[in-house]
Amino acid sequence: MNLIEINKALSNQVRIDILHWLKDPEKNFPPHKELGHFNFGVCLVFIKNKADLSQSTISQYMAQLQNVGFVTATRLGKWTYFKRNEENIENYIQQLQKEL
Amino acid sequence: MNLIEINKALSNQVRIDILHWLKDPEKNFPPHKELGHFNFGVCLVFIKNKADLSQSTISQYMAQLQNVGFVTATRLGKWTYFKRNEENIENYIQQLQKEL
DNA sequence: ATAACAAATCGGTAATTATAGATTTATTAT
DNA sequence: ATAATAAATCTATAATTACCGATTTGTTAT
Repeated sequence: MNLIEINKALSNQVRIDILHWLKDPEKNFPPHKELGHFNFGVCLVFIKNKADLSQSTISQYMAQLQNVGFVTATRLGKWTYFKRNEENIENYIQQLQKEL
Repeated sequence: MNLIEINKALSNQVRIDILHWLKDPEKNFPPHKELGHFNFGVCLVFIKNKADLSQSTISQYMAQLQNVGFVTATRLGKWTYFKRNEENIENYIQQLQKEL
């Protein structure tokens, strides 16, 4: 949970957008027909479609957001679902408040 | 005052360090003998010495921090003094809190 | 006006990041 | 087993960033 690494993750518009979309899946993504809910977050295909970037790029972006602890990934069958980790996001803001 | 631009400015360790040092000039820098105070902040030479990077690099870094509104620059004679803009820094954190 | 020095700007190179396509590794349905 | 599909990983290229040295621009002291 390094501040610089997090700031790097947040210095790209697409990754910021993704985090923002994940705040309200119902509003920003079509429903998961397999699952019927967003309890585990949103599957990568939907994020990719919304961001309009390649699968590999989005997969890498999500890995970066995972690495800094801002999202969790849950694999269910073929799909991986990504969900914000609110606690870590808040902690980061706290840390920023202190150290900045 | 763009979020991404600010995050970029904050994704470099040296710039983060500088912002941190500027929080407490008395503690982090030798006294300004010309001026006798840090009311306008800290002069570039001192920041450069502390960061141990070239004059041009530090000048550029300070310009970046200025561009995002995190420091103000005051030229007095030959020297330019840099001071944190606490209001803008706080605003940024607020904005982050909302948009993230 | 000239010398001296601080800071800004310009032009360059090495390192890093953004992004893609191809390949590989799950996982499920036939 | 095989085909189909989702996601991760590997390799590559273009764009951006991290610096630096050289030059220019301000400012002050001679």
